[in-house]
Amino acid sequence: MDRRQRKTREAIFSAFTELLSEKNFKQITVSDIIDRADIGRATFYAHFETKDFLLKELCEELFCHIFDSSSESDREHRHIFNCNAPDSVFKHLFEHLYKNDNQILELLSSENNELFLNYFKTNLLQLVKSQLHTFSSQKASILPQDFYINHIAATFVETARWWIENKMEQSPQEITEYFLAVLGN
Amino acid sequence: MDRRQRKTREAIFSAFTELLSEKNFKQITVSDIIDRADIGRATFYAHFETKDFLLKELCEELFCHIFDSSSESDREHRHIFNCNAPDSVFKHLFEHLYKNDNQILELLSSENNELFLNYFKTNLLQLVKSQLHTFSSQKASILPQDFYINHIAATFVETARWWIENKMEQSPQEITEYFLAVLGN
DNA sequence: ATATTATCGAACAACCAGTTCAATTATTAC
DNA sequence: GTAATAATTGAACTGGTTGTTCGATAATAT
Repeated sequence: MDRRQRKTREAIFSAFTELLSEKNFKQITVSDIIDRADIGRATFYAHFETKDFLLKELCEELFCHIFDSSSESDREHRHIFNCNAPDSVFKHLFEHLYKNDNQILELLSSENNELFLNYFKTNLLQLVKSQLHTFSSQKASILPQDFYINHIAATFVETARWWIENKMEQSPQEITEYFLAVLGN
Repeated sequence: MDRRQRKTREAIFSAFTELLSEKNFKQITVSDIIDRADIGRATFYAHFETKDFLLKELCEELFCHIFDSSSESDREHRHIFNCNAPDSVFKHLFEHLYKNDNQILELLSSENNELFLNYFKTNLLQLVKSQLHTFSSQKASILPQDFYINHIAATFVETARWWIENKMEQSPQEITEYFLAVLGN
């Protein structure tokens, strides 16, 4: 990829995440972004169809980083995601949030976009499926699996949201325990 | 209230709920609403500051109907909300959804607005607080009460959402059982 | 060095929100 | 019934936002 393209793309993402820490997605205009990124209007639209697509691609980059368990390079990451320890995967996710790698927290806050939460939950659903065996299975036998999986993913998202809104006073370890406790583990 | 005002207000609400069954909140414009309601532009703005306020007031009317347990006239309603049977209140809510009194279902669907879900959850939080004694209390002792209450309300919303998105194949009775099952009751 | 490709910037059309106002119509009060 | 009051109308208008276009300019690749 052309170096100019890379720089522009980077400038847009960076301006966008900066803006996300100041106002919520709905309030951010394309003009805000191009002013902050210091690029031409046409350039923005050469990169992203709309503001929603920008968010979509940002989400994809974030989740690719966090969820891609089959990542070649990152051995530690792969290890955590493939091992069978009951709580490690979810604790690992909470730790990612705790570090707030890429302003991901702002996106999870209550005013922000449906789209992000959908991405989050979709990715989580995959993960939960693969981790289903680590949850107590007596419930699973009564309930539709689909429902149960959805419940676990939704509970994770809500737990994260509550944690963030309460200033993250708990450690990742503690919040993981809360998460597993309400799921009956 | 002036009969004209009542008629206008009714026409707006009715046009709005109609439109909500066709597209989602974001896609509906004020022009859509006034065309459908067949009223003047200025009239709309004489009634509602913005489209968001319209949604807000619609939500208030809906929740007032569903959640107001101290309703004077509706004895049956009050009875259900004040009694101590473990599952009746939530089953009653699911039944309300099932009947889809006021196109409430469209608002709960995944594309729709944050605002509605916030209203839903806020109202639920009150209810859950008052019903807390009906849930097994062993969890409550370990977890922050605030967290546990939030979890129950969020689980209700997610259960309802899942139910709706799966075409409501279960009866209100069944879905109530699912709801109580994942909460460990 | 040349061809390609990205960026710029400014102007543009289309759409939408929300306001204003004078004219008209319905309601209420007397 | 009549006068005062209040709601509705419609059209025009401002201001802001989105997304597009295009010729000129600059950076990159071969």
